[in-house]
Amino acid sequence: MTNNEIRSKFLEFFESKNHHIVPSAPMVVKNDPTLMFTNAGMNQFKDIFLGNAEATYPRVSDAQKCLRVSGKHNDLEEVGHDTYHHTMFEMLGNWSFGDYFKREAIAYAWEFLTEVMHIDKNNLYVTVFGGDEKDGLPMDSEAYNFWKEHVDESRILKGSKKDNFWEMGDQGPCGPCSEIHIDIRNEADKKLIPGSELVNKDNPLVIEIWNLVFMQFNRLANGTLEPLKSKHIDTGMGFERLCMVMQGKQSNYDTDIFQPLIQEIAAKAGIAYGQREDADVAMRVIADHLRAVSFSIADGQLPSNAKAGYVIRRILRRAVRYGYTFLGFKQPFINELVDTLVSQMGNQYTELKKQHELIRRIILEEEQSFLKTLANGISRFEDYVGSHAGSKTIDGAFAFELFDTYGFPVDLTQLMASEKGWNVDMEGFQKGLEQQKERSRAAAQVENDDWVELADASTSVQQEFVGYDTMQCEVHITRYRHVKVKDKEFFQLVFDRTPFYGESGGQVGDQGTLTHPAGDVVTVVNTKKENNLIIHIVNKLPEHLNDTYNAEVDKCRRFAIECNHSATHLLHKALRSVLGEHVEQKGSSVDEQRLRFDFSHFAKLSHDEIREVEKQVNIAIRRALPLEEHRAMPIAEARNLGAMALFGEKYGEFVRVVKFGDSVEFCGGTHTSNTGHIGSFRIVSEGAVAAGMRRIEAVTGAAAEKFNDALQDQLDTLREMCKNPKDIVAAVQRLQDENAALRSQIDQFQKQQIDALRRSLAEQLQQNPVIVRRTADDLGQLKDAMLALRTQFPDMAIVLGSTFGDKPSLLVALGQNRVDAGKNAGTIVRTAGKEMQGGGGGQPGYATAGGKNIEGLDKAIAVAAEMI
RNA sequence: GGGGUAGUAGCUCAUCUGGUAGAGCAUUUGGUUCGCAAUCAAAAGGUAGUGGGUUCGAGUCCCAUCUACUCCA
Repeated sequence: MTNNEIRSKFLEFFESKNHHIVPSAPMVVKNDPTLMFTNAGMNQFKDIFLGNAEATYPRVSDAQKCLRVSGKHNDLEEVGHDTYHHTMFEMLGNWSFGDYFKREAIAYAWEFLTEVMHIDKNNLYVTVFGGDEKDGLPMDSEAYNFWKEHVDESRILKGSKKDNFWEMGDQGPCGPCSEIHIDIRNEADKKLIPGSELVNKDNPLVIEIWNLVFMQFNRLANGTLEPLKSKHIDTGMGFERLCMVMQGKQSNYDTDIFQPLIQEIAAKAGIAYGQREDADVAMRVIADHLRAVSFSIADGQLPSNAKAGYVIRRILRRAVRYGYTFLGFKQPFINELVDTLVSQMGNQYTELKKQHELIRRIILEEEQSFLKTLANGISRFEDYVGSHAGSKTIDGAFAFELFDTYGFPVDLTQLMASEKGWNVDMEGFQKGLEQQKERSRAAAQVENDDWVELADASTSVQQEFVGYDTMQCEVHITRYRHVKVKDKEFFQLVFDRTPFYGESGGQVGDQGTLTHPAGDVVTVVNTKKENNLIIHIVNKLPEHLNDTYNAEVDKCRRFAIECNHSATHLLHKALRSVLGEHVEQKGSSVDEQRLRFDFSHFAKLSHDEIREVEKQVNIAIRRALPLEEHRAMPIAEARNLGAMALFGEKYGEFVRVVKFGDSVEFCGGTHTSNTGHIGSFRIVSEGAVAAGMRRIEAVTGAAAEKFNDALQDQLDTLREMCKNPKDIVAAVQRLQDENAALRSQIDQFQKQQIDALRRSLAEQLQQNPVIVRRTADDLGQLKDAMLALRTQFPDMAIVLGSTFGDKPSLLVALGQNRVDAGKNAGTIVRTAGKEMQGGGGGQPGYATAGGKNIEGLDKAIAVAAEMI
């Protein structure tokens, strides 16, 4: 059975059990400060478990793309070295939100594995929670009893809290879980040791394939558990593992998910897979990481130097490093594997297919830049080894500097050192790394106090956003908390309903005020979103927490933001019409001052293209198109309307559609009611952000006017300065030409003058090798002349004093013979400089000094003359 | 968010502790002829990221700021 068939069978099975099949959420998470990437199937339902949102369907199933590279589940360094760790993987899951519970969850899982997948029951083991004294929890006998209906009791094992009690975090929903394990060893090994003894013992051939979580408790901040009002089922089955089992393999990497990639890598490297352990590890690493990176880029997360983008960069670099070290790839090669990946998974995940070329180009650019980093590091390494010959040990501080500052992986440093018979002081390296970590931790300390729930506030679980229709309304505070970040302190408030838009989808959060009937006013400085919860940030806690407040958004600011956001939609449409349909939004940022729009396109926009885009946007503005808004349109219907959706955005069953004429987009942001309000649109800059990606910044309305006015004012000023010529461009050109001509004349004149001086000095030197004189020349200009004379007259000594530019200056030039005799121009000017309250220096043969006191110049000349 | 490194000619980089801003490639011109990265000679090319400060003097030291790279969170 192919992997695509297995995935389909799973979804079909749960569809037949009345589950609603939903698409995979993006792998890159937005609006959740605790999570950068989707690391489990349940992520997209987190709000439902937390009670912040209500479930649209009681039964749901999906195949979810996941990435485990940071935080609690960090598998990155394991990947490749064994047969079953991955960064990116797919999680098959089914959920019940307050609907069925343990009995059905267990029955469905068993039926799917044994009757649809036809897995031999004799290879399966199940575990149930064995109880925990500290939490005062008994064994999960409910689950045990339901399993007894399907499985022999000898195959039901009791597990510890570590293996069989699932918690989302320190607080929140949690519950016991039941795992299904499979034994895929050969018959001889099975006879030797029974599989039941190897469950949860890290044996790569006796592995967990499905985890059924029974969410029935809520863990409070003080650590105690309370029962949940409605109980949920959350299951997750590793897709790659299931494929391994179904295809009779003993490694995930031997399935048809990975083999096409691995075979291609092997062919490129000229090393067969399975020949050499280190090469095999490298091929697995590359195949795995290619998937992770490609899917991230498709979800809109590019490699970069911070946060999620940095994680992606690190994954890609790890792949390059393994290819470089163990497979001999010294040139970019990973980008060439994208074709295979897309042909394999592009049908299930269309975002890959659509952005095929962009993914390839970005990976190529990233590979090139890392190979450059490596080359730089290697040359620094060679320099170090060359200048520390004989020590045979690479200093830990240097190894850390290579890593920390130049991004050179320490394992490569070790490898290169051992090739030369050197070793690396790893203790010193680790010390440096620890200090670095400590610094960062100290700087990033955020202290979140517990949420304080206000009991008599509205009981509605779901917070209502009323900001599409109104900028003010009466609100109750439902909860608040105190937050401390470094030296800043503030409070976060949540209301029962709010007109404030929380920062998301590139649109900044609203600002405004909370007014108490008695007159107290609290300023809302920003509004953010955590998952779907809108959080208002205030510097001081309102005094009357249980009273009704009048919440009011800063209307002028919001108006400017809305104009910019609507203009962004018009810009998107115009770009597609001018440049082509390959233009896809890759990011946007909208605030009250300007808008920024990133999109896929492979060439610099010409001047004419920019003008054409501006023109089309301005036409749409002048047509005064009214906003057509659909708050909750079924997603299929929205697609039929031709609405542009963003890859990497999470969409529910119903979406909000924003339409201005031909521009139709999925969008949760706030917009102006008519494009006419935008007034005018002006592109301020256009440039590249990454391979295949451009960025446009633009302004609208009053800001656009201001921009145009500034240009006009500048031009007017120029005209005036040029005495209002007919053609200002020609006039400036004339000025430039004239200036260049004059400048070269002056240069020549100066050269001639200096040359004349040099010649006259040369003549005098013929007579007398010593010249002492006071002049009014700029001594700085005489440098070349003096150096020329020095070579011509080895016996000469020249002392010049000048009052050029209101300040005294002194010059001493000595021929080589005098220098050899122990004279030093530097010392002379320094000594003589004191006479005019100054100092100086230079080289033995030529030095200058400056001072403050013109009266002392003659004395200084005399002192210098004395010393030559 | 925090730390480190860097920013010099069109490109790649030198300029050791403050004291004459330079090389290679590319460009232009001229010579030579060995056609497909030929060679010789010469010329041109610079606000040393930007803005302050210290100093007689700053590419070099200090502060701020921008950009890129990089590590950590």
